Amino acid sequence: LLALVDVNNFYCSCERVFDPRLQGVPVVVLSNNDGCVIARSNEAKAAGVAMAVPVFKVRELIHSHGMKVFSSNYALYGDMSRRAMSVIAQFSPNTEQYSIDECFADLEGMSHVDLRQYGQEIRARVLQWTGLPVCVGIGSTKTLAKLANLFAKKRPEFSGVCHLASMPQVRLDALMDDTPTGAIWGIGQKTAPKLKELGINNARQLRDAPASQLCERFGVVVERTSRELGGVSCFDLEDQPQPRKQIVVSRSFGERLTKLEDLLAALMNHIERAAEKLRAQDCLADHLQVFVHTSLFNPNEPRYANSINVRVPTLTNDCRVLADAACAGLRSIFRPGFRYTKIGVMLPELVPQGMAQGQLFEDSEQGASLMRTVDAINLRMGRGSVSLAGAMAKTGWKMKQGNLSPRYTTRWVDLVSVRA
DNA sequence: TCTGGGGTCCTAGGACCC
DNA sequence: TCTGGGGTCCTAGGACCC
Repeated sequence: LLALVDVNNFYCSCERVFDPRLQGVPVVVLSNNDGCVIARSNEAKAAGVAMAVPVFKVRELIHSHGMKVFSSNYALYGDMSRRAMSVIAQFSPNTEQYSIDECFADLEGMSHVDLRQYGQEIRARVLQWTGLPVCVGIGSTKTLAKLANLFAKKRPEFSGVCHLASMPQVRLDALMDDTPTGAIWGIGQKTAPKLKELGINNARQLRDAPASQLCERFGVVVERTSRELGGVSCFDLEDQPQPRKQIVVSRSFGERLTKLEDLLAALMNHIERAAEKLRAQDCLADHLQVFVHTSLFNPNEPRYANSINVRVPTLTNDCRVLADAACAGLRSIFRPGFRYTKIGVMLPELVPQGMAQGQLFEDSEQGASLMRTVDAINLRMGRGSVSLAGAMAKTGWKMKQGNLSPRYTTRWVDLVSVRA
């Protein structure tokens, strides 16, 4: 048996923890650059703010409902996530953090426990210790636990905990009848309409569809999803965090950029982040990909998009070496006369440090030691304390964050003062 | 003229997730 | 005027091997 524990409207709830005036008020959180809505409180959902909608399309709605708007504050959300996960981990010997705000928990061997009661205890403790509201879904497979969590969230009769495995079959069937396929984990906006063509409209029909037909038409992923709905486990709990397979750092710019030197400054910054991530995973890379493009949305503007693979002369996680390669790449794909909106760098293959071939003529220890020092200083003094000169030169690419809340939990001066 | 069968590896693109 | 960022997995097709 598995539980899926998921924070309700996570980013909005984080904002509310430190500003009680936000309780009962519609709240939305925006993507980087204040572009799209990526989190909505229940009040905002009820008012009709769609997920991922560009914010300019709902400006009126936001205004007329007096909604509170926040820029993404990942320093805050990341720290709150860490806290919530550590509380949840107290309830199970094996957990798998699935995303920033949700976690699978193994409940095997707990059949003697009243699991609905147990779910309520999880909710109560996470709320008391972090201030975050969660819902708990319990089922015999990951897909069923996700489905149970959806019911726990959307249907008040469950009071935040839904245990599908203890439910009479007729009740389960009725709930699944009432669940469109698009709401199921793994069925997205392309697959749902195609399923409909076959007369498969809800979770129950998907569960009961012949596996061979599903596999042939949609591939193994949909077939597995169907089996999981029937209680056959196809996706295992991964209690050991899997090492990342690639690293991507990219940002849209706060404003359009036209000059190579501005793009280079942004790229240098992304390279630094990427190299930091690389070192944090004890990995090396010997090639990278740089990509750049103009607006994808404005049909009246000349478009340009390009990317390039660059070999790095040696396996490294030294930001200076990676930066040289990335700069050369950008210079070769940069075309003047365009208004660029985004640049990014990808490290598509990560080589664990221990597995790397030694360099016969390189003395890499000096560079490695410098990078360790840089990481230590930036950890202690704050990101960007030590930086590539090229990354510090320009700031025109920096993203818009017009409504950023304080970093309540990770920055001394941002601590909440209880009494002024 | 007539041109097999089985396999691997790589890449690009699609679909999905949060 | 204004549209995020970071991932994973699967598949199809091409190149190549014997």
